[in-house]
Amino acid sequence: MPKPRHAPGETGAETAADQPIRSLAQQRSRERRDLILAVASELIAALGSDAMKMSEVAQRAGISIGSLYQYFPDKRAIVRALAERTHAESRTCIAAALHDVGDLAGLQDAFAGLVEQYYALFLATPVMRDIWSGTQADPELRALELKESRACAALLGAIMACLHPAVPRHRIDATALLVWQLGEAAMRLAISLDRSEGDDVVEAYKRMTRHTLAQP
Amino acid sequence: MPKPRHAPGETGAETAADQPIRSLAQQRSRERRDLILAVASELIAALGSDAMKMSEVAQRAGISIGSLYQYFPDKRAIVRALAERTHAESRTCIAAALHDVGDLAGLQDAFAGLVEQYYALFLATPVMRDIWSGTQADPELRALELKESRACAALLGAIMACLHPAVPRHRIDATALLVWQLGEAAMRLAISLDRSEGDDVVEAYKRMTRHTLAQP
DNA sequence: ACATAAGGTGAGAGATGCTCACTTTATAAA
DNA sequence: TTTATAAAGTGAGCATCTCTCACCTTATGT
Repeated sequence: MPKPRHAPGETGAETAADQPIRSLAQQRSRERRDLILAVASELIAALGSDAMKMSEVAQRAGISIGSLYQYFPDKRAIVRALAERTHAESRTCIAAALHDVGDLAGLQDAFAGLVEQYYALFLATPVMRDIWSGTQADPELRALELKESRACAALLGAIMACLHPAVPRHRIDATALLVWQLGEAAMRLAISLDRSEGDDVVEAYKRMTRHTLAQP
Repeated sequence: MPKPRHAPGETGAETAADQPIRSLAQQRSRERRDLILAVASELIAALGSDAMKMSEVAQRAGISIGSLYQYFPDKRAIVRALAERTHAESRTCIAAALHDVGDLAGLQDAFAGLVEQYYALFLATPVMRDIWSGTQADPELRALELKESRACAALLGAIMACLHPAVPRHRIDATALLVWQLGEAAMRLAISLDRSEGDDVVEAYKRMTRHTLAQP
């Protein structure tokens, strides 16, 4: 990818302005934003985010390139926006699943259920393969994913801390964060294999976390 | 990155010819290949593989761009070559560490030692951050990493199968593969955090695998 | 009606991977 | 030594992609 050109007056520092130039005051403007994201999502699912061309996004959305850049400051911002949207949806499910967990067995089962759910989601929506891959060269996307993992790990850590009061908190937190990040890696591995092997891997991950939740 | 242009006569199919055009028959030719890799390694360590410019590699190696492309068919091939070299070195250490493992405790300790070793390596040589990230958009690099993981998992699986004869083999294999892939993910996470938190994460991973190796 | 702001446009600048027609250097046979 | 052949090297320039900017069009409020 050709290096993004910085605006003339700007220094080299990343200003990270995810905000669109457009104020989205008018109705059509908001509809277009959603249309752009939908189109981008399709293209990423089909080709991967690297092969997604801004010109094609614009064309398929029926707008000019110039207009596209009014909604998103650069290409990576689109990927980030999709990631944020996906994360927001996920976090709702996660919070719901972990909400009324009483004991260790309940936590283990809730977590196993979440893993199942995610696996199904990964298999169904290939966009995720790109968004979730945590692999992008974009540091801001990495930061976003880490932040998201931390948020989820905090939920998990709070529960684990109650169940294992004797274990030092920093150990709990590290474990919770690790479990979360490894979950994404496990999903990525699973979907890159054929179905039966992928299923085995998911089962293995569920066993692995079951142990870890019991003895962090 | 601008899409690689396919040679005129070629169809869209990836021919995956990693072989250089140069036959490397002459002495200097082999030296140059190593020089190119060394320079590329430095640049990747400093900037990341995405920001590594072929023109800069050529310049720093003191050769022309055309010449560079005689040694490596495209940019990704350089990254792949570095990955292969790194993997080859790693595998030797791994095989050595797992070679004379007698019982479960021995395996657990050997594995923990390997994790330590890798963590140190990751901290010391940032090239790995890019090579190992498993995140590249390049499908061939992914395939390479998976193949490598499978090779290591096979070593681990053989030992685990002896220690746990009652557990079905496909379950052992899935677990071994998972443990390996998650190790890379754990390393990546650890080095992206500050040192003390990274250390905690590595400890957490060691505990996690200790359980899993005992009960796959 | 008019003014102002919001929204839209597309040619083209900038950047970068990669090619190709051609030159230079090494190796070996005559 | 001369000559032939293969190996290695060169760099201007093409193709392609992201992103900008000067200008145009449409909506909203008074």
